[in-house]
Amino acid sequence: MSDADDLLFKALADPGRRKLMDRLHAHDGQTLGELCEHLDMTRQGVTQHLALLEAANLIAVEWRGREKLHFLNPVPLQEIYDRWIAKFERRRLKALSDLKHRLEDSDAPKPPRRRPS
Amino acid sequence: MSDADDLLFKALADPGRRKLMDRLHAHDGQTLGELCEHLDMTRQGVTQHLALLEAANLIAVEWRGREKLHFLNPVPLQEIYDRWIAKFERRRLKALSDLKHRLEDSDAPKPPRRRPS
DNA sequence: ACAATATGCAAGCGATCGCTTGCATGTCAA
DNA sequence: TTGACATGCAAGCGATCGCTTGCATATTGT
Repeated sequence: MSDADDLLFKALADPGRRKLMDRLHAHDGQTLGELCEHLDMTRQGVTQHLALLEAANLIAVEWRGREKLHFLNPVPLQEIYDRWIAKFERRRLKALSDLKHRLEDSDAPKPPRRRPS
Repeated sequence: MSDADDLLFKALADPGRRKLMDRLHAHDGQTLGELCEHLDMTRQGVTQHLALLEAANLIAVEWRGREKLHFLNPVPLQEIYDRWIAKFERRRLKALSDLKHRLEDSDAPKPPRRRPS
């Protein structure tokens, strides 16, 4: 559980990897070479990013001859939603109104800690 | 956009920080000291984790005297859903069936690359 | 007033990360 | 069969991360 979550969030933590996800979303099934174009990085860099995405099960790979095709797998994203977003969603409106009330009741919003005087 | 996404995903990338989110979900509004209990880490470690969560706008802070209270803010999680999960969700069933068809059509599932012979 | 409490700030350090470079291996096309 | 192409593997390196230790500052209670 927490292990799969770790691979997932780690995989999504890098902007380059999120960009790869975006490019696959725009055009699924691209080869490594295609993914490297218009991407300011060595092929090896892209390969290593793709390996992490693959380890997180976010992309599936299919070999066609010497070419490696990459396909998005949205299932783990759905699991993130179930475990992390739906769980916190219920509190959303309530938490917001609670916070509002708390801030109204306290005399100062108090972001800075040190005493002003 | 991509900047806020970066803070968000980076903040969620660490299991300790996700654990803190969980503990706040179980009991919102805890002080730093309370969050440190039952957590195998120095207070400073927890402080630094909380700072990242705060920078990602995932928790809000309210000072009550010398105590720092921490409250969950689920809004950024909702934004992750909108930008990253709903976007990919539409393809989910279609992508799965497509992958299934592709795998059925190819003679071998072919995870290993090197020629077997 | 003063001691205990709750927290902040900053430097240091090993571990991991992101990326590159160099070379090896498998596949296609003439 | 041979050269071009698409990709893999591994070592290295600076940057960032996660965490600790030591000391400073603000608040509470007696």
